[in-house]
Amino acid sequence: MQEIPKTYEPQKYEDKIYSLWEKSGKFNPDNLKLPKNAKPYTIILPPPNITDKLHLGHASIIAIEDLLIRFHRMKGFRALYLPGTDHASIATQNVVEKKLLKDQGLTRHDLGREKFLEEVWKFLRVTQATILKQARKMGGSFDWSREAFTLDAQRKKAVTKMFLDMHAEGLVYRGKRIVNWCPRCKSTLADDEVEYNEEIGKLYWIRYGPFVLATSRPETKLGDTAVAVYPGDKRYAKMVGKKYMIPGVLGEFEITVVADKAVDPKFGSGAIKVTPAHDFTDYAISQKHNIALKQIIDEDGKMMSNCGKYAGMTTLEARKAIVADMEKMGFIDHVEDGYKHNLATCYRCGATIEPIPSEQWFLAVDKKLKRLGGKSLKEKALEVAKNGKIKFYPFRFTKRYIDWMTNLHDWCISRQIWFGHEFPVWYRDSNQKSVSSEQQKEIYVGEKAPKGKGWVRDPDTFDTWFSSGMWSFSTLGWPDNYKNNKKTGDLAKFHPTQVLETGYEILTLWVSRMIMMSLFALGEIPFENVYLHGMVLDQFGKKMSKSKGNGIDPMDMIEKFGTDAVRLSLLIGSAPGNDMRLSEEKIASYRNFVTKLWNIYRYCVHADGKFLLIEKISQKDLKSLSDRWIVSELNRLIEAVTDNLNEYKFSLAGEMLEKFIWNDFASWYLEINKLENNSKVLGYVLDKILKLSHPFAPFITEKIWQDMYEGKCILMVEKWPVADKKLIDKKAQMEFDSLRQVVSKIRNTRASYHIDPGKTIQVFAKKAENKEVLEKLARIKIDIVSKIDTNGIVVAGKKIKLTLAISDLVDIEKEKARLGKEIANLEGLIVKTGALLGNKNFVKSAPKEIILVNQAKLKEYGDKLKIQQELFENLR
RNA sequence: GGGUCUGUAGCUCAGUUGGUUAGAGCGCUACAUUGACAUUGUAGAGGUCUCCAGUUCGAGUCUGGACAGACCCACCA
Repeated sequence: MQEIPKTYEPQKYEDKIYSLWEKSGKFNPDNLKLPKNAKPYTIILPPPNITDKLHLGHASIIAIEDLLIRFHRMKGFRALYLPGTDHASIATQNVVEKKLLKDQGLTRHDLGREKFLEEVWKFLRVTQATILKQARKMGGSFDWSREAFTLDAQRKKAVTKMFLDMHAEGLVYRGKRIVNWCPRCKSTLADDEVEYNEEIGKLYWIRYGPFVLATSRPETKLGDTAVAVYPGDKRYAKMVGKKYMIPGVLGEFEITVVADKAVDPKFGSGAIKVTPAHDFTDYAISQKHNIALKQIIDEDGKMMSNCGKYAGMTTLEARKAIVADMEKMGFIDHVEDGYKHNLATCYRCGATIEPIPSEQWFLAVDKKLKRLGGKSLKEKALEVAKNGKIKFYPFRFTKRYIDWMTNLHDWCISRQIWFGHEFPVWYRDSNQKSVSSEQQKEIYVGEKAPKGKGWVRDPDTFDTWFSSGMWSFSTLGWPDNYKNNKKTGDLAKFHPTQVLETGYEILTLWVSRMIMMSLFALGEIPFENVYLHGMVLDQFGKKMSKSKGNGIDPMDMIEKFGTDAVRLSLLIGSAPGNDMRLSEEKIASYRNFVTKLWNIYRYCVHADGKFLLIEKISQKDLKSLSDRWIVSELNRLIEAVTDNLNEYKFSLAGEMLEKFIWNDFASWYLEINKLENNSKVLGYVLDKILKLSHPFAPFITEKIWQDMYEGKCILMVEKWPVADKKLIDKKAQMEFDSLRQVVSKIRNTRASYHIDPGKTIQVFAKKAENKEVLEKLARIKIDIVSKIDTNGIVVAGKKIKLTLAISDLVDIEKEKARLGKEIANLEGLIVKTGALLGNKNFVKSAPKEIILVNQAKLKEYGDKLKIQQELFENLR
């Protein structure tokens, strides 16, 4: 037998073990030897953005998902864990743009579309390779043969087909409406890509014809076409429906007065100016009341040519100039300083959002479709959450999903970003697709450019969520694997997937879109369960970010402590859906646990040169109380861990494992085993521990397995243990526990009186409730753990009483005080429990079990009290 | 403005359908240490479970309210 090193060195083994798994081909479920009817278990990795390397959030995703995959693979499922990456169009474009500006002082426009995209691809090849390498480091059992990228050829096919199908159904349409426009990115943003930051500005009260009204954006007065008031507002009742000429800095203009509930009568003067082209509320009002729209701000965020002398100014410049002019012309009533309001900014670049009317592609979420049984995407997506076809963990996120979905508007899917999926759309004239252009000539929607001259492809690209929304099925070969409404190949085998596991922060952005897309394309849900984890925060509870410099790089931690320690620290000590704090200390403590496991193995092999792992054990092999106890404890653990994992309670399962391995097996059983030498039980327990721990800590468990079996089989594809109920022995557990308590008491006394550990203490027992217990106490020689001399044990009569021969070492007064406290405590408990049992209502309504427990308790307290009292008396 | 979550030991958090004297890790204190493990062991101290009211025989757990913190959604001109 080879000498086993004292500590487990993850850096030495992890890469080798990973390639062993990979080479075995078992990551690919097609290579698992399974019965034909084996159920599939699929998780598709939420694709990390190729903007950067992996962070702890990703590490957490992989730890959880790979745990589920390994658990189910061992349980005999056709487990598929499909890896991939996301092109993250706008995010990536911005990262590369920033880099370009920094390195070469160039903007993307300086470079031109083609050259710029080359830069993007150069960049993403590097980050993508890094990400995939890091996913391997995390130990993810990914089927690399199915790896996907949201912008590769197969996914391009899928996006194109999806758009064409949706177009054929009239689900996507081109429309001009107000959009969130980022003047810096020169692109639209989805509602949820807009971030609101509180800003303190000015509120201008302006004289506005017959009105005085308050606005924070006086420059938009140039685009006003109405004034709105709250319906029934007495101050303005007579004016509603009438038209007024309003004097302005560029002369008079006409407005209509309308009544609309969107107006807050308590704000300002209760009347608001309506600028339909540059405000969402105003746009909605104008639609309802049929009011004209006048655009005055262009896609550069500048005032348009219809703004007279203000044309060409940015909105901020125009505001200054217009306010100055208004001042001169006496339009300003007064200006309120320190006005708090929320400023809309771009979540990618931070520039101020300008709402402007723009021609874009939209996805109609309320349109009823034949293929959805006459329901709309929104209705269908709500239905599957409400009827529990898709289950959310924790449950509370169901409500958040439903609320969000209920309020969903048509989704703007086009972006004026260069990097992304192109639209299968052509226009006859390239100039026609300008945001400010009023008219379109010819549009052609199709896979390839139509014949004829002058057709130019739509320069826009898809919202990145459009392609990631298809992730659950585009990765499984849709549309090739979907003919005549029938799934074939991987799609038939693995869709719908079982679990989508992701951070709760993208529940709305991503999860909801995947649900709609899958319902549309396949008429089925994309996944059965949605498990949402919290964010990983630093030790102070702050969000980790590069700018703050408080981020922990998972790869540094793996280098330092090993992957298993990182995985364990991400899995244990957190609750689903709640944020968790992580510190280096926590990871270090799990490294210690891994070392513990290693040394358990080391002990087993050292203790018995012929040590073997054992699959099954029978009653005959259990030679002692401690054998029966640990085996019983273990089989209960198998049940509990399995149940908890089935319920997504990873933390609880992990904690139980840890406690069993460390506190029961290592601290107690191993010590006793040093005297009993039952290596069969060691082999049995270690076999189960390795299997149960494998999904949590795959590397060390596999390493030990490989060493034990000399490479003949792989733990990753071993069978998950099933509890053997015949081996659960409650009596043995109770007996052992009482022994543990005796030992603990002795240790306690020893420590309190500072008794030299080298000295042996004599233990006398006068009466024995159970003769056997004391005999066992002697037999398993617990003096190894507490150094007592059991020769002094005397068994007589019914009750146990242990007296330690330590009187010469004991501080009588101190001991009396301690016993007095204990006696008072017990007396209190007896009164309390007695009262409870004396309560008629309790006896009437409490379940029998609880009553029995309390009766037993009362008796136990009484017995204990007697012992303590006798001890107290003896001290005199 | 609407909503969700969190509040348990010095710190970080568990606590499954209400039912043992409320748990763990870290930290702290004391002691130990050559043979699986100093990445260790043993023991100890430390909690009016944020507060108030209610339901109940019984509340950390359920209900209502208050306070504090985090977040989400909507955005108000």
